[in-house]
Amino acid sequence: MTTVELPIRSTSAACCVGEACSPITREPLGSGGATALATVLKALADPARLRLLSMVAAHDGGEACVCDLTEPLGLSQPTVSHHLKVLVDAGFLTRSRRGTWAYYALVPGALDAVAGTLATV
Amino acid sequence: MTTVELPIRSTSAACCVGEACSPITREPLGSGGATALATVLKALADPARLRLLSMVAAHDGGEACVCDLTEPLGLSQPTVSHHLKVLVDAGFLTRSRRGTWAYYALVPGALDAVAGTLATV
DNA sequence: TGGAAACATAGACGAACATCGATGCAGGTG
DNA sequence: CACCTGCATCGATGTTCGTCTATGTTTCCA
Repeated sequence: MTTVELPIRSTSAACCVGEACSPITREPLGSGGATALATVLKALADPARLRLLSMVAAHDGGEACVCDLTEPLGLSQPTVSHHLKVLVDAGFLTRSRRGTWAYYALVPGALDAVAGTLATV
Repeated sequence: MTTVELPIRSTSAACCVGEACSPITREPLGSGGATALATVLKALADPARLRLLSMVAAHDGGEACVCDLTEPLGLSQPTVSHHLKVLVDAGFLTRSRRGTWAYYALVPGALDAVAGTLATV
């Protein structure tokens, strides 16, 4: 049994990276679309995860390993790994293992897709 | 004792309606800014509240009362009132009482301000 | 081959949350 | 005044979430 935290990839969320999604104020939001969008937003609605995204984006080469993020965030290593997994499952980060280290990088356009569903203009 | 759910107004969130906020991928997100933005996003990260925003926006005149929202949402009246209060406290909705009814309307630019903090372009 | 380092996973625990029924409150109406 | 309607608040409850410690897994190096 594997407790999937944010099964976004499988449920095909309301926001598809790479294509513009209609804002929620333009057309009525159905039950399924609301749940999918809420799941994506829930992955962002945490101070630690927001800072992780910002820190990864600001790091050299646009990627960072767990050891770079643990200390400045002030959280334990397992907790940081947990948050990174949530962000990966939600489609905001990619994970690439090189040697002993795991490097995380932003998924291009993922944040913009979410922003597009919220913007009214 | 009053259990304040989302004391955004008092804490002066990261997103100020009406002015553009720098995206989290542009400059490092501090601890305070991350908490403030997370609180705003937490108010959005719920299927019922997303549908409420969409339904209010789609309603005649851009406003709707609780009685218009309860049945199509499939939730009890207290629950709908609770979600509307969360959205008002977060700065996404305004509440205006006319007679027996309470009318809710979108705050112009509130969703766009949040979208601006997420967009990378 | 053994050990150390980096990271992931498991289990536990307290806090926060979504929802409900019951109740209180204000505003219109007979 | 009494009553009804629309809405907010209260208290309770089951669930989800964030965090930790402890442990497992993988990779590299002596």
